[in-house]
Amino acid sequence: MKFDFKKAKRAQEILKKKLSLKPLGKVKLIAGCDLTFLNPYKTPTLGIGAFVVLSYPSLEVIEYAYEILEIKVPYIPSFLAFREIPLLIKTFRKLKNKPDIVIVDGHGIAHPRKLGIAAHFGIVEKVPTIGCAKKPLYGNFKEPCEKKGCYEEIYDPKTKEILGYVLRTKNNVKPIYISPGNLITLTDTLSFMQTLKGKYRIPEPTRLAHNYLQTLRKGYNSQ
DNA sequence: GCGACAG
DNA sequence: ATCTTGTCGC
Repeated sequence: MKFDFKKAKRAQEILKKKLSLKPLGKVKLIAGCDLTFLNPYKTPTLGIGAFVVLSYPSLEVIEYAYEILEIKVPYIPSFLAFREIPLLIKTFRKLKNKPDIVIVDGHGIAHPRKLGIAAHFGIVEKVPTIGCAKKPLYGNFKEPCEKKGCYEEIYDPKTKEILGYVLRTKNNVKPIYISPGNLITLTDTLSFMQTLKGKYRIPEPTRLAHNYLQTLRKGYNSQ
């Protein structure tokens, strides 16, 4: 089945109208999520998604959840949400502890139509989100200095507005790209990410969700 | 037309 | 994203 670019683009433009970049409230629970395939060889379309809920700011694990779903939509840059969101939502709705904010793999408003997967997910689930990507997708920026904590703004090449930040989370290691998803301001996005005391490049909630998936996948493939 | 292009 | 161990460098 082919991907309908026109419909997808239209859906993004309609959803974008519901985007709300307002100040973030108090956060007690934070969640990270991730998604991969169960077995790329045997069942190349079976995706597995995971969420990890942590206390904030202590970052102790409160809950793990996972779900499995058939994924048929291909990966197309700037349309990632259509591929990954059904599984993310299915998994998110299993959570007993609803987080006050979710960190999503991918961009928020740092996207050609200001509706990256983090913004898309935040609108659909009515939850504050931050997009955290490992690679740039859209926008201009300068390379931040090599020290942990250094950052630079990501600018929209057309409107010149700030869309997010390139943040160095570890000395001499590639930076990450963060931008507001929904129900959070641009500056809250930066300050919140700066409060996540992390030892690694990837923020702890995302890293734990990723590790959890690897464990689940090995379990399924070895029995 | 060409290159770039989250996961 | 995924196939994959050790290895080089800070």
